[in-house]
Amino acid sequence: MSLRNAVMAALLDGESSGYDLAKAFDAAVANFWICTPQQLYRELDRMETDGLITARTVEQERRPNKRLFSLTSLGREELTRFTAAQHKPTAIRDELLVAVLAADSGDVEAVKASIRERRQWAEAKISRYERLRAKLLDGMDEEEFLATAERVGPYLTLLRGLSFERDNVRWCARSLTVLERRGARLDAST
Amino acid sequence: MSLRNAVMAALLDGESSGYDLAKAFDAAVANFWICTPQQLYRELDRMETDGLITARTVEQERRPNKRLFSLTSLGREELTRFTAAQHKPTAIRDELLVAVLAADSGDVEAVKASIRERRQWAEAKISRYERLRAKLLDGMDEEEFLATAERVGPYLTLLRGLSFERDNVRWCARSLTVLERRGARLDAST
DNA sequence: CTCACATACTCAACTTGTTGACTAGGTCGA
DNA sequence: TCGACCTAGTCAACAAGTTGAGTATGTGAG
Repeated sequence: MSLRNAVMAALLDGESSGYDLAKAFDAAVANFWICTPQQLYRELDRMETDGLITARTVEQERRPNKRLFSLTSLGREELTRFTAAQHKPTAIRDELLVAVLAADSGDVEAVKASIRERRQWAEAKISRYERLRAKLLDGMDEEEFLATAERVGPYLTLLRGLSFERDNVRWCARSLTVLERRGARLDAST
Repeated sequence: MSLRNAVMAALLDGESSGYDLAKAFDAAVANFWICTPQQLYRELDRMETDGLITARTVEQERRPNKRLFSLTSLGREELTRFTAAQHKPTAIRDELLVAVLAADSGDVEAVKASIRERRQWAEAKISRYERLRAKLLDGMDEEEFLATAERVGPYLTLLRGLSFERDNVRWCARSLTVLERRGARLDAST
């Protein structure tokens, strides 16, 4: 029920097509809400019939037509209601951690490879987030930005994503060290 | 498809009833895989028909009978195959972050209250994790434990949970500061 | 000139996850 | 002895998320 709210929050930045929303989700919101394009399109349809958003079709010459969605006042109300509601604690589902939990009686080398891959992925995310941050700050330092910006929400959620990925990198490094030392010890004892 | 694997990983510790698994999930695995008891029971049934686990019924005098599940060799194989497979990057879904994203045009006071609540929740998780950690270490220091323990997987995933929640607490504190300063500024300017 | 990739979606089938209620006894404290 | 909570589940209905394919056009690189 909360993809709706994520979409509405994303539409606070102004009207957007489903396609652009999907990209925006991938860039900035993916850190705390992921979804496939299919989910988005389906949800946008429902939200339109529920009156939370309106669409206007823009005809384009050399591209398929697109529908630009924007928040209605009902949508804004709903979103405000949502911000005032209680929020369930995070739901994480991380296959890599399941694999690490079972690593001791599984394929340790493969798990180590997965951890290395994850670390690289996290590093790539960090640089994307840093670029986004620089763009938000637009030359200002953090203090100045926080004092003058219209919205601080996007910045705060970005910070969360950044520190999550940094934490990921640290944990990957630590786990690799542990698993490697362990491998060396087990080799020595045979 | 991966709740199965989480269940199998949990069964590496020995046979367990659905009820106990639900509790174990809540305590140690919830950090990277959450599910409701209903999901567990349904999945356990399926896993049994698929031959990944076997059940034996234990009759109890003063309590309802229970079924103890344990891994079959097919289950072990499956689990090893899983550890060797590729793992999709994390899927997080956090309503609180959606609310923070929309906070600027929503009910800021309520969002602040939610952040405070989340911080408390995270702190409670941290102490539970610390207790679990002390229990795993069993008087040893970390080096000694990592050198002698049969399994390090559970310890590594626990570390991830711990640092995730510590990061949460830090982010909550930072966000509250930002939102409070902002509130003060806005009040002053009206 | 072809191939990959971007725009901008739609449809269908399927698997997972969530919610709420129900059964049925036992223990423990006020 | 009443109510609250623990053990140990089951059932049904629904909501949400995933996967894979299909449509149709345009741009840019090699």
